[in-house]
Amino acid sequence: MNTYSEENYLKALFNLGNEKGEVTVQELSTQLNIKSPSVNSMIKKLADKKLVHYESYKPLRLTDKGKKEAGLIIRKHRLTEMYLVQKMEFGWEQVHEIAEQVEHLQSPLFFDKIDELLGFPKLDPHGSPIPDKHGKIQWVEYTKLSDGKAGDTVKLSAVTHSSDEFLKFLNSRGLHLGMMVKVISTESFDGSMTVSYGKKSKETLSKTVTEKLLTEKI
Amino acid sequence: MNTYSEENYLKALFNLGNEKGEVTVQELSTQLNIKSPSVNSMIKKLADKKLVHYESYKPLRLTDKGKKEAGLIIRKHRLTEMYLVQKMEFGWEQVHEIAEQVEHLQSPLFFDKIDELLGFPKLDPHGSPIPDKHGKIQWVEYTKLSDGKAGDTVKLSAVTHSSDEFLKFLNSRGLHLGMMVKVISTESFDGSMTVSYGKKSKETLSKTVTEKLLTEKI
DNA sequence: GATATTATTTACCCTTTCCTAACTTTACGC
DNA sequence: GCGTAAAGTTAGGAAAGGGTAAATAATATC
Repeated sequence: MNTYSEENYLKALFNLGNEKGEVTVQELSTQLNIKSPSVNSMIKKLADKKLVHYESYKPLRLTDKGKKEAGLIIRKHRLTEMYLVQKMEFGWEQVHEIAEQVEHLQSPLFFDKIDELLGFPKLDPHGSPIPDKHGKIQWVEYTKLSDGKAGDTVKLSAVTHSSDEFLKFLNSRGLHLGMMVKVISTESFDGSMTVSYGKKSKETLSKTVTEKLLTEKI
Repeated sequence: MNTYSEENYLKALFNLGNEKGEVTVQELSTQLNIKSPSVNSMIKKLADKKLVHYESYKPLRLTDKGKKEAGLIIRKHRLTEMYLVQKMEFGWEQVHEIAEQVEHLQSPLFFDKIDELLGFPKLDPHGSPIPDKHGKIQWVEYTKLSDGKAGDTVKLSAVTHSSDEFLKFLNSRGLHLGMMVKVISTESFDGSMTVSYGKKSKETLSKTVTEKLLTEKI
């Protein structure tokens, strides 16, 4: 059994991991808001528990065991978010904070029941895949909206950030998952994009926004 | 804001408090499974925070502030239990353990929503009153079944223990809240009681059981 | 009322998880 | 390939919340 704090490190390692799954001490430090010497010593503890591959001055990587345990925490997080949105009338911008706490509850019974009541969902309210009971994630191939070309029509399928602020912005623009979005044009100097969707025939989105929106071809 | 551990002390002080609200260090120690010197030092910390009245070698008592904060934790606990039973198909014997963890979540939004979805319930699944938003409890006058006399017919309204074991025992005997129970006779030498209820015309319950069952006159 | 027992308190000590300050590696620019 | 900046590490310390052993106060017994 891992502590509350250990669970947060595992989750951050999982979320920050690039293609190689490599994470630096500094990145972890920033993400967790914990100074690097503290991160360093916790990492050694996780390495003792065989959750992290650790070599001095090298980037960090989760072991298979670490990936599994991280996946199970993220599973609890995403199931919770889905439950809050689907069964408790919360908005997708409200659920991250609550799930951040609920994910640490120790009760397989509780999360199994949520899973069942939701009908064993595969995606959370932000379009992120929910890891299975073994902590395994079924990756979905998404393309950033910012990579779209003028004339493309794509389905908005996921967002890469769950901050209250960003999601409220999307709400205010009437953007939600599942929606078809057509790229009208892109500005080369700042990367901003003009698109149409729903009832909006013309809306301009900054690159900061479009690179956080994930789409699928149809 | 109180820590997880402080919250457990407050809750225990509240639950153990007798008519006078007095609790000994020893009782707290037993209840929390923490040795008395540790309890003693935590109590001093709670006294510094004006949550507990403390005088050397005297019984402990919550201050008004302490009672309020304890009440708010118990409110979260009982609302959670009610939600788990009413909305998530859990049995009343399964919910205590989960609520024990959920009660520590910091999210007024979350508990307000539960309260609303349940229609602002006054009692939890074990018949205990749910404190209001100010932590105030509306005490209900109950009589122990063990105090009933032969011939009495009473309504089973609450239980004083929420242990899995005890509640499973009640389930196995077909006893549940709201049921009418008629006292047929009592044995003076061991206090056991023969009663009838539901489809059972005759069932004998030990005093250990009957003194944990709370009833109302009708 | 003296003594024995029990409850409470004091005086340490330990572990976890964070911190700052200072030192060591590594990586990069030229 | 040398110097420096950035990243990582070590050393030492603090606060929180547990623990034991021993001292002291309160209570119970005779």
